[in-house]
Amino acid sequence: MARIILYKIYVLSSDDFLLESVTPLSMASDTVWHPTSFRTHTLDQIQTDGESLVGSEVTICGFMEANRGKGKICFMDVRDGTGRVQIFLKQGAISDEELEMAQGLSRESTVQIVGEVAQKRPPKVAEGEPNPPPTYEVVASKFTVLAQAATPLPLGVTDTVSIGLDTRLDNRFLDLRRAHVNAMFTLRSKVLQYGRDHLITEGFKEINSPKIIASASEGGTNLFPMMYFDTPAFLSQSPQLYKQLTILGGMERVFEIGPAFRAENHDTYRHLNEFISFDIEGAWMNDDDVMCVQERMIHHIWSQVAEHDQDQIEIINQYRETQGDEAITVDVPSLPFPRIEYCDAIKMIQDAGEDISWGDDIDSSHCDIIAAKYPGFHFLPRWPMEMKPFYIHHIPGDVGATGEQLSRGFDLNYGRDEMTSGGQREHNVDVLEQNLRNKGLDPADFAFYTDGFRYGAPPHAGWGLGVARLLMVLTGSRNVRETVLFPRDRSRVTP
RNA sequence: GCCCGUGUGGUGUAGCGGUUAUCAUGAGGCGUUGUCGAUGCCUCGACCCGGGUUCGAUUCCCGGCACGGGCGCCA
Repeated sequence: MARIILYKIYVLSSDDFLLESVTPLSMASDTVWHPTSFRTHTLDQIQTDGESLVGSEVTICGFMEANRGKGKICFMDVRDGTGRVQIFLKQGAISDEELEMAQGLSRESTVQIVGEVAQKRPPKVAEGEPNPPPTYEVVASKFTVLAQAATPLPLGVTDTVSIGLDTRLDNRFLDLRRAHVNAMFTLRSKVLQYGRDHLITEGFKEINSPKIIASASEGGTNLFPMMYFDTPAFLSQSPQLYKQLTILGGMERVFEIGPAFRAENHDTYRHLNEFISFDIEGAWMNDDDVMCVQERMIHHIWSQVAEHDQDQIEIINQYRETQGDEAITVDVPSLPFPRIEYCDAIKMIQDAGEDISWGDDIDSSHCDIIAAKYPGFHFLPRWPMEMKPFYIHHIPGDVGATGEQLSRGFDLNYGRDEMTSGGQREHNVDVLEQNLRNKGLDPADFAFYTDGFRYGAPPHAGWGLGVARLLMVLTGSRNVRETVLFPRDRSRVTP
């Protein structure tokens, strides 16, 4: 029989904020959690400031993770986005009706509790073991169900049974409540923050380029077509052109964190059809210069995570332990990253007995050979010009072992996986047009691009880095879908 | 797009030409209880879809769909 919720939500009046007991705020991680209309404290504040809060009344909110006990008492584990607290409900302190509702409430329902902070009785420990540090709980005087969760849950938030990725993605809203998944996306936010912070310290300015474009910048990748009113258009596959236009416009150094859309029929652990790219472009720089920017940025991100976010890594490791997976560690890479020029990479692969020759692409199995010697981040600079797009710069006469023209394009790999491609761009319009002709393309078709270079262009360079792939490395994820909230692949457009 | 594999309670699994279809987690009920992976007892819940072979198919075969792995493709 459906239970009818009779309780009204207890909304705090403005006077409540004036109470002395409400004022202490946790400053953990420099975040200021102001009271809201629904709660006076976060659950992390109850634990962190527990000692000073003992005896004072608080109002808290959260998801009910578990409830224990029938009859006269009930214990309830409540979780919010900051932490976890046990609620103690006992006969007499609250109404029998509230107690009964608490005992019968389904997991993951949202609740609001008014109560007094108290030190929790320590759990039983084995003989000789020291008592754990004191923790705090809330003894409820008022209990409200905000929204009841239906049963059964499509996936258990706290269950230890493993869950298939497809089930998880179909129910991402619940999957995200799992501690290690939440930690993953907390880390993603941090990675973006630290990367952004670093680029700003090097003089880069954040830009936003259009994602609806009239034509493809070049052949190669497939575009998603769309209608822009009555005009055919496409979703942008890269901010490449627009980054360059801002450099031509004298912005000196720019970066963008934005989506890229690729209509490729790939279906692998590391490919998505929509992904977030970390892109930079800088004037008066060549490929070496922007590789240095990149390794400094990655070094900064890793250092900051190692210093500030071990708690999130620990949450992920707790989960990995239940799955029999090795713990991950944040190993700050040393600088500079190894540079393995294309010519040397080909030689290394040949020495391993593979049939490959100059001018061939380096595919996944070849990357395994390189990764065996360079397991971490490593750059692969100086690709043959014929393998790189027309806009990549080359220095005439800069040739490889077989006398073929090299380019100033590079990749960044981690192990076998490509993270980045970038390079110095061609800034001389005559060379650009010759490059197009060399690739059998008609310069007239690329006037929208080349015209920007006719009025003085600084030498410049840049790269694009897949955020999700970086997250895979940081968090030990084996599938890029783990690191993207709502991934878009060949067979998934929902949710 | 190609090759290989897998589809069993809500979730994750074991298994079999005839079973009362295994285990864990979960859900429901009763009891005990300052519990904390709560606990004791009881109960509930499943063989992807279509066709074929067979006395009999969840099991074998074919097709479909879905998913997973590998590859290709990939600024």
